[in-house]
Amino acid sequence: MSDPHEFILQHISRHITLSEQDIQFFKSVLRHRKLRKRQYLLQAGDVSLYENFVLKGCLRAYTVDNDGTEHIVMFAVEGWWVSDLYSFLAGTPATQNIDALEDTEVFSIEKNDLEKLYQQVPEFNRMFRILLQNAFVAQQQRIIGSISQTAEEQYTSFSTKYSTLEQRIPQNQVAAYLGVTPETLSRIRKQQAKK
Amino acid sequence: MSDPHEFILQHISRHITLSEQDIQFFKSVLRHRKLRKRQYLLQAGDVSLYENFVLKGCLRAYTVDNDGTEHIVMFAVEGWWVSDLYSFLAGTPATQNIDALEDTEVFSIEKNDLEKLYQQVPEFNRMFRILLQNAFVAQQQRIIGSISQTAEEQYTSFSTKYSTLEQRIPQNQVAAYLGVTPETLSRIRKQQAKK
DNA sequence: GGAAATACTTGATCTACATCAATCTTCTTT
DNA sequence: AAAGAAGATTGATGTAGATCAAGTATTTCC
Repeated sequence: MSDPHEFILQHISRHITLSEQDIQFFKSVLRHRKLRKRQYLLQAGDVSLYENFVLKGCLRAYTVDNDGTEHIVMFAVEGWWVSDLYSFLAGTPATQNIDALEDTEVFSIEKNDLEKLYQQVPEFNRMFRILLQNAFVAQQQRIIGSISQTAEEQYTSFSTKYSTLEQRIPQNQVAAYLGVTPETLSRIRKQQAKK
Repeated sequence: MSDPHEFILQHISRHITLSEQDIQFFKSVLRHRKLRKRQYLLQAGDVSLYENFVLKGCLRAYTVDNDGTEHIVMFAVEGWWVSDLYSFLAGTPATQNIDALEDTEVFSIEKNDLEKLYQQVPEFNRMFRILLQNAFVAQQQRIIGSISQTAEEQYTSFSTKYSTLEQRIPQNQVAAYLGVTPETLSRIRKQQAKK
């Protein structure tokens, strides 16, 4: 079985080139963790101490409102980074939960180590700048959809954009991502099946 | 009247420290522009060629849907950066419009120049990484609000978070940001006034 | 492999917000 | 300062999607 470091290094090499020394340092700050399905990576109330890279599996970041309804902030599959960024940056208790929708493996980097990494290998600033630009654009599109489209239109966009993800996750999780009830999503799908 | 460069340099100095040489180079890529109220900085269909820093005034970035309804992606006041980032990065026609809600002054940086800046002064990667982190967090909060809160709750959050901005802009622009009609926002405000 | 939990569907009803339309108010511009 | 444009309010009515409820299908896991 292949070294999980290979996967993350390959991902990183899409954006930046590291020396052998940089690679060693980078590897040294990675902590490999395995999560069972339904296991928490982060619970609201705890401080988000790590930035996490998904090696395998699928996570969801979500909030829970006063009625106990869950609202999904993002999904994270292989190759994605995830944390409660506000909590991570500010050191305040997380408002988001992160848990596993499948058995999942991640690499976690502690905040101090990430800071060191930025200092010792400034290229990482560039990489995360680029990743954040992409995430920013994706979020903007989600915002526009959510303020300007019907539930059906949003679902169609989601389905098209994230078709492989949709195969992996329960339908009620898609509903919690779109901001509609599972009942509504079920009816939308029934409608569409007719066509 | 003071040099507008002072304002942007001061902003930047919150995040990174530049040598005199870096400052000279940075200044050399800035193009100072003035916009009258209602004037476009970018029109949908054109390519977003610049990343823009607001020196003075207020801009809005928005999309227009098939019915002709405007949906505001973001406001940008003094100290904010704005562009249609997707168009800017990909070189594709913009889907967003950007125009001035007040007489406004910006500094614009061309894409090539920004790339050069990243190369010659790598610190800028760090700065924009940090700015993007903050923007990412703010957008996440907006998304959560928009999928989990009522219009009234969203308005209350907006009002609290952006009270000074709210003083400057027409109420129908707030409505277009929240994703409700001007009528609904007017009624929400009437409700709240009763309390 | 079977019980229990979880997920999905369908129907009946309710409600937050949209739409349409008319009037009133406040800004802009000459 | 006056005319016109843009913005805000208010009322009557319509509708997308929520809620409540009861059932069916599908996983999960001892």
